[in-house]
Amino acid sequence: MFSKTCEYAIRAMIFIAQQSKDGSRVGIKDIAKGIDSPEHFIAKILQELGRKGVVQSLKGPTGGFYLDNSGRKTSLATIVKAVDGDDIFSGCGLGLKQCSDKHPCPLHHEFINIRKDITNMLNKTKVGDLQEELDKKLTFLRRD
Amino acid sequence: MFSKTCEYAIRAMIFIAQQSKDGSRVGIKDIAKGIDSPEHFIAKILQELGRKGVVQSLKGPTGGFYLDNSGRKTSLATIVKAVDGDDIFSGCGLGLKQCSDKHPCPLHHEFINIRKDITNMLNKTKVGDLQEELDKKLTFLRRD
DNA sequence: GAATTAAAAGACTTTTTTGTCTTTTAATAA
DNA sequence: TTATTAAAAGACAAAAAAGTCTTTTAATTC
Repeated sequence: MFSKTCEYAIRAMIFIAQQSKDGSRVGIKDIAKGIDSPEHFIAKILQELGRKGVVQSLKGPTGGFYLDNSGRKTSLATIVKAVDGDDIFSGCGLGLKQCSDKHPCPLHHEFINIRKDITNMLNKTKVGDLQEELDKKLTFLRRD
Repeated sequence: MFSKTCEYAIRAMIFIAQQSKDGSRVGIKDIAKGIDSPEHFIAKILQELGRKGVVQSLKGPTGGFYLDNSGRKTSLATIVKAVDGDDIFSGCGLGLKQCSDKHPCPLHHEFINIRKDITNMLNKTKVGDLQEELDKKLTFLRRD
């Protein structure tokens, strides 16, 4: 469904939301440990998200990654688009370039509702909401 | 959603259903042309599907790939499982190994209905049905 | 302002996926 | 039974995705 890169990105965003809700910042090492990902790899991903304004960061001592209140309202759709592009929102399920409502591939109609549901879900789900459930221990980002 | 390999596989299965409905067989070259795919690549994919009994084939002159009536009832789920495994049916949306109803990832609940819809759709959609729509020119496998 | 800390940048490697080519095997037709 | 046809098998190559490492830049603290 998502690329590995995108999975890490979503997990990292939720973790950062959680760790920075008191106004502090999280370092890349803690993020990597917290979401069980390769340190340098998630660093690269977050740099890209930073460039696109999806996550905030600050260098130097007491520096790290963080999300402000508006960042906590970021939808999953925003993250997925930034990382994987919008294939999942609009690409053809059978990989045809010419696929459209007027010139549909054999799976076009079967996909319409699924695609709509995925899009709705990604748009309405916000990083902050997921972080709150995590805080209540209703969901988990890793084993423990 | 699907791997490129799986996209080609589905397209090829529909094309084979169409071309072999009169009891004849289609050669790999015609398949490659008919679905706009690399010839040797789709050959390899169909060999694997042949090994798994998802498609029938015969060597020699008048040989080629074909589907009998029961093959025409093959669901997309069967093809997808044979090619991509069952990640799409049961894997965690965030790539967590430990994800389950009892120990859900942050997206687990959000994914349940989507996954169910995808599974239903893949189970109920049969190659033969898609081929019939194609015959009626209601859908397309390529440009023309 | 010098030392320290932590992210940014970017080169590099490994693995997986996708795609290509050649040889072998099996069926049919003459 | 020999020639021909077409799939099966498998080695190989290219491209993309995933992951690693080193150097540079920008903050903070002393």
